Amino acid sequence: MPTITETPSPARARAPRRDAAENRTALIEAAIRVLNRDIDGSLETIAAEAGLTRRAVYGHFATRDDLVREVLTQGAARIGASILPIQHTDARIEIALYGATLWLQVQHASVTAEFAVRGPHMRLVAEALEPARAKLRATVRRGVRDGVLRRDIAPDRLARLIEGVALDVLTEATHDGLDDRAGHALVMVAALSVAGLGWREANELVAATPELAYRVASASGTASVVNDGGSDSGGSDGGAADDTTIEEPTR
Amino acid sequence: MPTITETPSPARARAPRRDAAENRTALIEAAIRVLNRDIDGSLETIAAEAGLTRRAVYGHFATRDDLVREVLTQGAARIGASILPIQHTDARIEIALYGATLWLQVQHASVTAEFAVRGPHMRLVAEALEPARAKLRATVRRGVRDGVLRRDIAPDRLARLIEGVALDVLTEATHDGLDDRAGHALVMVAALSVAGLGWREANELVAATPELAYRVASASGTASVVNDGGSDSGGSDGGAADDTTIEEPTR
DNA sequence: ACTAACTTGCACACGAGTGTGCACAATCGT
DNA sequence: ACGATTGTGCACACTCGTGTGCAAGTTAGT
Repeated sequence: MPTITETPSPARARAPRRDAAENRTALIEAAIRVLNRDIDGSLETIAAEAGLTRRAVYGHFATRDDLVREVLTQGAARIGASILPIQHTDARIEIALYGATLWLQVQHASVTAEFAVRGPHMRLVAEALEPARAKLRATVRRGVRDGVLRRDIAPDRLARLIEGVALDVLTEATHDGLDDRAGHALVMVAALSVAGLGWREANELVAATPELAYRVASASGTASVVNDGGSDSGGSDGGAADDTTIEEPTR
Repeated sequence: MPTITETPSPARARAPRRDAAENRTALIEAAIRVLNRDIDGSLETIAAEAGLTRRAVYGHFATRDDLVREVLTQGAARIGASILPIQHTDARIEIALYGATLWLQVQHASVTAEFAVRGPHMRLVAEALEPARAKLRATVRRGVRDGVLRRDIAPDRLARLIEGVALDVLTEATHDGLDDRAGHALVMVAALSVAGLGWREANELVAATPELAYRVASASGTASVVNDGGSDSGGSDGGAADDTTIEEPTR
């Protein structure tokens, strides 16, 4: 590997080159990682991240845009597929599930969301994401109608704000390393808070609803509930935060 | 104006050229507007927006980077200057004020915030913004200690989330046209929600606190309270939202 | 072992942006 | 009205990233 910026992060000790299609997916994943930290990273960078040369990329994708488009549509599809099946009589729980589900897609969700608001792909992504958004809007409207969600913000706007915080949490996660457990809990509670619940209310709801319990993501499909110990692992950030003692889970 | 991409938006009928320094500030403002909608808009675009030629920019700034840096430091300074003086015995009110204050700086805040998380200026902006952030963190810690804010999220993290929603609202504003009143109310309530208050609680607090009332921004300094009529101006978004009737102010 | 598939290494053409130089026009200040 | 300041119109050099072409390796599969 000559001109290549060298391989910064992970795997690279393995076989320098493998089979055909594997590299394609490797490229996509590399793109996700790279674009996740720099929305307009170069092909060079992406290729390097995948352990390939820029030139080799053109053996899989005709255009940089094709790669990106692939990442985006794939991501949007994935998100849609995971969001749409959500359903529950209680709109609040659906919202929590919405958050939790997004959490499972952090990587995809982040890039996709980013492209949903800037660049030439906005329309593409927006369209691909529309069904999921529509569902959230519907859920919020229902919640408002049922009187379980706040009434001081127009439902559609509220839906966008909920989407906003959820993404904020995902961002917080990638920047400040939230572990899976914590992230899962945080998105839900944050979403519910914006939806209008007080913090105790939100936590009670989450605690009282088995569907919202943290599940370890296993290979495919199956997921198992993890029992919620009452451990209190202290402050996370490096500040001089020695005051408050958190009672509920330290998210 | 030849090669120039033509003058897209506003003023251009006025005197084609004026005095010296005026153009400098015109450029900065133009940059703010342009960068606000495209984080890496070209000098060409910025110059055009200011009614000048790209070439002319170099008469004021040695480098594109210099212009950006100017915008950024100026923005950060402005934000800091407006945030730091905030103070109130009730941490919740300080948080609401924090939101309201940011709202007054939408333009600046948006660009600045954007640059605070991407690009080579991250550090610069982060540093310039640090005091304001520190203040918010302190406020949140105090609020938690006083038992008026949520205890389920570590204070520093909570502070970042509050910053997050606030910016989300600003974004919502620039994308979906929130009028001044609505924006003012929305940032405060959104911030308080994330801080842990239930929506009714948040609204009551805002309604009961004169300092949080909407004030018309006048030329310099002076601001006047505006009485809160009970008008209900219907749905904002173009969807088929004909269901819920909002009681409190339609934000 | 041998072929077909895949990669690598340059080289080159392009386009978009930035930064500069210089002659010429417009304008402000006085 | 005049001169210094400031903006305009090119022209040019340079960088960075994309997209292609082609010859020469490297590897997977049989």
